[in-house]
Amino acid sequence: MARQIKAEKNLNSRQIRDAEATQAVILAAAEEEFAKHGLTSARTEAIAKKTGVAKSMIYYYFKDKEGLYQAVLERSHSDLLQTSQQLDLDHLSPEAALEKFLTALLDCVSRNPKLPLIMFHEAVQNQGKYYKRSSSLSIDTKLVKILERGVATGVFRKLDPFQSAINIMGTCLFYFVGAGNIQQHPQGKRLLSKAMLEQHAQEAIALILAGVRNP
Amino acid sequence: MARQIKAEKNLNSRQIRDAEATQAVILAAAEEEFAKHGLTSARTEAIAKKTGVAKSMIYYYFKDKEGLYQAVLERSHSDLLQTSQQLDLDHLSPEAALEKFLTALLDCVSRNPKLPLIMFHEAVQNQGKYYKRSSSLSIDTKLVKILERGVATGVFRKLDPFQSAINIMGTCLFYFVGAGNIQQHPQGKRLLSKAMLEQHAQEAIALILAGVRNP
DNA sequence: GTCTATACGAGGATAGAC
DNA sequence: GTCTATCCTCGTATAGAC
Repeated sequence: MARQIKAEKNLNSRQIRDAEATQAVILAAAEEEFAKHGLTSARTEAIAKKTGVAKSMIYYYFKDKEGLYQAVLERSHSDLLQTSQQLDLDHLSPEAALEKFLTALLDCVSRNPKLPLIMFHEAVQNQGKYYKRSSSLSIDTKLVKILERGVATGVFRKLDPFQSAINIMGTCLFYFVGAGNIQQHPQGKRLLSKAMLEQHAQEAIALILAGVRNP
Repeated sequence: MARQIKAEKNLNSRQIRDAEATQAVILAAAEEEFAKHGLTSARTEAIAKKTGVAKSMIYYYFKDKEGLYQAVLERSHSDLLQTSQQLDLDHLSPEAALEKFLTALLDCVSRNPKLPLIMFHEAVQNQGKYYKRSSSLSIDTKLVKILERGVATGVFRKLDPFQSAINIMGTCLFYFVGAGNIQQHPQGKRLLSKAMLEQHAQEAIALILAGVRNP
């Protein structure tokens, strides 16, 4: 955005200088590209083209494609990581904790719908080797703990906490995989519109809470 | 396999001639590669290396990488497609239909755990454009129909059938994404072992059935 | 049918002018 | 800081011998 303004103020000189703006633009475009293609089949040329800046700027700021990828990973996970760390759930009932956890998770991914896709590619293609102290792992164990507590207390069914944690994550995140594919709701609403995202959050939470509760 | 036998019978001649066997070997290796990387970042060289046959055989039998990809798509979806067509669910109660549907789906993907990964890549990377009369679409609408019936009858909660169908698919399929990544169960069991796959099917079905039921 | 060798294009990365 | 031009590796695809 800052870049845009400078560009207008300075129309006859194509070489705008704004390090932060340039990096931001590159990161945004890279996030899109990596979300769609993952590290290996993402194209630096495609990223450069989307930004309008020269391809060499990528190497200037991020060293190489891998460096850019790591920057994108960090940036796109930081929100989720921070949010999950701020959640303190131990003083809540298992059911309340689970709902709070899911709300926070769905909130994060609704704000950044590309995140699940990035996670997916990273998991499948690279076996998560670019997650050092993986944010998604730490979030997963948080969920397992909630489920364990609920089963022990008897408010949740006798379910396997480990398996169920994976399945619950799937319920929340799979939607975003389909989003690029399905595009159109029968009624013609986009899957990533604000209304649909909110509905997804509601539906997912309802399905999961009903699914784990002890009848 | 047939290839292996011939190879042993004929050790001094490297040039074994068995069209079917060669194609089968290539298809198997390609399925693995495409599951991990999708069309774009799959490498024909990697596929050839895994098979032991010359890279040019891929082009001889499948014309090009895209041709091979389509062959893999068709082959790996045929089981699911056939299974889903053979299901006739209209005479069953919504709950029984849903259980039967889920059992069949989980059975298919447990037999071929690479299928969800292939679907995923195809959806994200290519927006499903290689699905002509998409098998996964037809299966999805089947699920929507079941849910609609259940809601109408009142045996299911008031849920959105479209949204819930996606979430249910996520519950079943996301597991296979994690499988490559998580590798190890806390107790040291592999996620794709027969026992774990069966447990996953049970857990997923239980979660979903409890999740949709009207209390 | 199968192999080896190679042509050719795409894409990652760098050099150097401005 | 930004751009253009270029290098060079890697990967798809083909040619041609066996």
